[in-house]
Amino acid sequence: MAEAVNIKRLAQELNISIATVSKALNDSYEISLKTKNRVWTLAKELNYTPNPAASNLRSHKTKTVAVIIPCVANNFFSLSIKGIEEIARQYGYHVLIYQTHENIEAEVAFTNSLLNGRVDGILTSVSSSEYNSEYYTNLVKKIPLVFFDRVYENLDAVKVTTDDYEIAFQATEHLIECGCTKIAYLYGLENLPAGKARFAGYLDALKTHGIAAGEQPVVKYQDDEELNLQHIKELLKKYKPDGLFSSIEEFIIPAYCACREMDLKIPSDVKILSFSNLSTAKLLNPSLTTITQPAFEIGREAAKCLFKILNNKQLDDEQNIILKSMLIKRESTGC
Amino acid sequence: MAEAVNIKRLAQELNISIATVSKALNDSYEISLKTKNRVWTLAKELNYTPNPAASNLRSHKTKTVAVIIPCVANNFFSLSIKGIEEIARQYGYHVLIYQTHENIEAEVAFTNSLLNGRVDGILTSVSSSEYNSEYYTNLVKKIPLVFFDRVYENLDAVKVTTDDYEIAFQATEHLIECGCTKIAYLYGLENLPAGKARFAGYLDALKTHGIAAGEQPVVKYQDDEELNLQHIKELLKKYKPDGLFSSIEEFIIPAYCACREMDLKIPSDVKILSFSNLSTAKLLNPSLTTITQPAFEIGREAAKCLFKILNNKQLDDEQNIILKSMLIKRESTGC
DNA sequence: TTTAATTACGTAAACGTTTTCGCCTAGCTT
DNA sequence: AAGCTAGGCGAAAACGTTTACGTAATTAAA
Repeated sequence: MAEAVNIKRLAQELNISIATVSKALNDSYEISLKTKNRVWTLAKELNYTPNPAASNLRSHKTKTVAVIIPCVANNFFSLSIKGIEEIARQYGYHVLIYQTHENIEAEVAFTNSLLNGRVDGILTSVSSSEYNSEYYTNLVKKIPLVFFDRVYENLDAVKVTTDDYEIAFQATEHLIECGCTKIAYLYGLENLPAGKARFAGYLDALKTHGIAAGEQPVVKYQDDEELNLQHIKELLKKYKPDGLFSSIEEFIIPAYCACREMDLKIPSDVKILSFSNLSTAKLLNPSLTTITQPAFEIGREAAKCLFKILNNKQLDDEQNIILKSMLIKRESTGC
Repeated sequence: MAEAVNIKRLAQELNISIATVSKALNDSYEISLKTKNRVWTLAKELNYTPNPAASNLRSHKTKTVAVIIPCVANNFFSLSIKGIEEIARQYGYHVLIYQTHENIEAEVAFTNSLLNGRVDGILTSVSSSEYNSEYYTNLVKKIPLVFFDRVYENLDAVKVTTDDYEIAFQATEHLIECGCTKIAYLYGLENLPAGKARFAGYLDALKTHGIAAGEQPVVKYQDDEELNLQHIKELLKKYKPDGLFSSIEEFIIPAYCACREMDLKIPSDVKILSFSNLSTAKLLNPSLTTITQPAFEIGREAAKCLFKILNNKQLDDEQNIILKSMLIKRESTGC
């Protein structure tokens, strides 16, 4: 590393004070255009960039936000991050990434480690393992926070979500219209509002169409591919459903495999649809009907909200932004 | 935010100097165990965490690394990040993410913005748009840098890559063994060593098996789905290949669509294989033979290397770590 | 002409750590 | 008894900024 080029060095070479340099660099009204230009050109010439640590320390701004999510290697979240990062670039912010792996203790630990001024704000999609709103009730008082997709409700924080209930209702109706009378539910995110809303939409659609509101065949998600496969196979054997509503992408592979292993044809024997951001849904065998959330847009919206808050701009109106998902009909529901 | 709890506050409450507190917190040998314990318990009690900006400013260490990649929303890169983040957690490092979108100017801009002490080191998989090694030749002198997958060669930096040549050779042989005699190549990453190695492995396999070393039918990747589809269709029409070797995942969808639109059956009319980290490869119609890179492991290895460097540990031996990819044979190559 | 306001810049403190150096005390060694 | 050593701690400088405040020169208002 060459000898450090800092504000002091610029000041010396230009024979002005470091205060003037600092103000010039920040385009302060106190400084004449002439001086600013001298500073700017020398700064460019020497390749000066301000030391972020010093700047943060003094100004209490970091131009950095954290994204806390369950896992990066997931179509929904990687698209969300893409959106977040894109907006962050526009606003000149840096983006830190933390994965909780659905572990609430990790989630809390990460979050706490950010409260000492490491970041200006947090974007989070919370872990599904537990719903402990006490922690977040306190947290939102300490740091600007925006929830996306997986949210805590009744908090003084911005939330960006999708129309889970409505789209699940609509998707269930689609299955019914395609002739399903016994639709099993593959249940994910059961502790979270999103998961509950999806399930509620499914149940209400059944009820609306006069389908047994009694015991619904349900498989709850486990963090174990093999186990999910087993459970789906058991469900198929026991209840012989003619439709599968998968509420999370993680059920797709075990569901398809289960049907294949049990020699059930999709869609003639069983129709399937799933929440999913899989880009290859249309290439699956058979192509998969999906409920596709606007993951990229969710990331963008959440980031925009956070940056508005950080720049003290009034949020237009709502604390809750609800984006629309799309039901994309393909062969797996066969109509 | 409650009144700040900092080192000064701890010092006051314990009636000792801030120097002692700082040393105690850092477990310095200068401080007696008794004092350390007093400091530690109070720190825990008051929920003290050191201010990172102050610490960075003084110590010139940030416990932060940057990951610079083309795009997060890609199976390979999101898995890599997952691996990086996991190792970072173990070492107590924070992870910043930057997307270049294959734009070399953005890549340079991001990288330059990190040289002022924002991070301790960089992990990067470079843009494919250009191969300008001058910049990186200088860069590696300025900051600890580890390349993964998409690397610049002949630099004094650690590189984590895969056996692109060998696996491409092997995959091409597989196509030949399955009966292909005219194998077209869908060419990605042509400016990078990885892309060239894959192509070379393909060519050499053809040569080894006595297949025309002349003009090979090739489609070069464009950042435009529609265009790639067009080009593949033209290629299929013009050259009537019986095999497609796709060197990057991005060609899968257009390749499958092209065959479908032209009524070519996979694998009877055309056999296909592709480099890919797609988890649903086995569910495609037909299931796709893939060359799967150990993306997660690559991320882990790259991160481990960087942290070893940052902790001044001698790297075991090699500057080049080469991991093995897997050829996973499925229906799309039909044998 | 005097006073007030404005413009343009400088001084110095502050942000919260880490780290060098030096001091003091106890316990040893001669 | 004098001199050493080592252990335990504190004073103060430093890291590179930002910013409150002060000041001098110029301009506008009275």
